[in-house]
Amino acid sequence: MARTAGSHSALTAPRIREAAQALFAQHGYAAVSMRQIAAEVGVQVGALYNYTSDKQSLLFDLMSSHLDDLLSARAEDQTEADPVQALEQFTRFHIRFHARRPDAVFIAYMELRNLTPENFATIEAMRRRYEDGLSAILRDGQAQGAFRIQDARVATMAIIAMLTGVNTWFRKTGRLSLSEVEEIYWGMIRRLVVA
Amino acid sequence: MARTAGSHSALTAPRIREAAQALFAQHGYAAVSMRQIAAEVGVQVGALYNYTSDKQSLLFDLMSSHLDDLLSARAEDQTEADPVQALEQFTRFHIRFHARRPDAVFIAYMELRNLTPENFATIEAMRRRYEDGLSAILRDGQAQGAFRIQDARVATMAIIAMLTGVNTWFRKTGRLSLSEVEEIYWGMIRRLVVA
DNA sequence: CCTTGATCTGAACGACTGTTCAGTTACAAC
DNA sequence: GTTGTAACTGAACAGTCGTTCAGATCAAGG
Repeated sequence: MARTAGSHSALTAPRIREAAQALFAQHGYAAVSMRQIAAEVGVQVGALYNYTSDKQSLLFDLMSSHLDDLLSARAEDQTEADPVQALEQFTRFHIRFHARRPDAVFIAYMELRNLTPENFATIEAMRRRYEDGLSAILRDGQAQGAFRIQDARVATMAIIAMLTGVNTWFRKTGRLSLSEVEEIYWGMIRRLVVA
Repeated sequence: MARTAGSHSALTAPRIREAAQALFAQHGYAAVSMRQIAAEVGVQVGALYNYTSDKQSLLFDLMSSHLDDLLSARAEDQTEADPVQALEQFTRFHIRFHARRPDAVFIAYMELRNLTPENFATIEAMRRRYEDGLSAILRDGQAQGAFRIQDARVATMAIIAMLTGVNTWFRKTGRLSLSEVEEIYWGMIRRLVVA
């Protein structure tokens, strides 16, 4: 046996990414073997190495492309200049974006310690850029007197933790729809910071 | 060689727990081998099995005793009946308790997926009991008109996520002391729910 | 139709995994 | 001082790990 019928890199490459993402999210990077990923794709282990140099790159690529998506999607989404409206836009964006890709989000938060130091630094910088976007809104509103915030950096961490926490309990089939969740969280965050 | 000088189960048992806790927190359960734990304790692998039936039990014991500590410490701490004061007490308790044992907290949140289904159910029930304590305070305050909350269950998740998030950024050597952090968070949570 | 390159298999590499256990030594009680 | 047992070593077990690569097969272009 060798090359199989219908095989094509344009098909196999995304299937490997999807399999790795699903398995990493479910069992954790360290607990998933290359052979499990290959089996999920329907291929032998060796074939994976036509698409990734090693297991670590597979993880890093998943995380960095997730954060790329996050940063560019947010750059495109953010249109409001008024701090209050900008904060509402951020809140709704964050909830919607993260609810749509739970596996990628989960990996980006859980597998940081399995990155090599260089890869970790890269990912951490991207995450920091995203957080800084929220900090900027909060400081803006603070300067304009629209927000009443004791400590902008702490408020940033609190709001992000609160919003990202949605992914731990939200289920599409649950009691609340995603837009109801959006409403409730925007209500809470407004009370938290708006003067 | 066999039994080593000065060896005693009362000494070795806690050293194994501490080594496992530190290593699991740093590298993750799946990425840590029994041989690494043994090396940290200064013992051969086989000796570990005088203290634990298997690796899974080691993880489960760490997690369940952490949650036992959490539940009993909180039961002892909670004295206030007034909803606003009870919520303040909860806020300060949560921050203090979690800041003191970052490794145990980290493991309890990150390694849930590495538990067997039975062990997972046990741990999840304990965590749920803790959350229910906060929910009870919120519903109490809602019933008495002291709190203005749109959805008590969502508010519970939001507050817990916000508070537990402190562990991801707080450092003893950082800009803020723990009691300053307590103050800031209680300020935010008060605004979030108090009518 | 043939050739070239893309794609995958099958097998192998050495290293590491969790777990068991017979044998050895130190300690505690008498 | 002897004895019983608590505590540990050292070696072994059968698997699994990530990674490499020669060789086989398919797809596509001339």
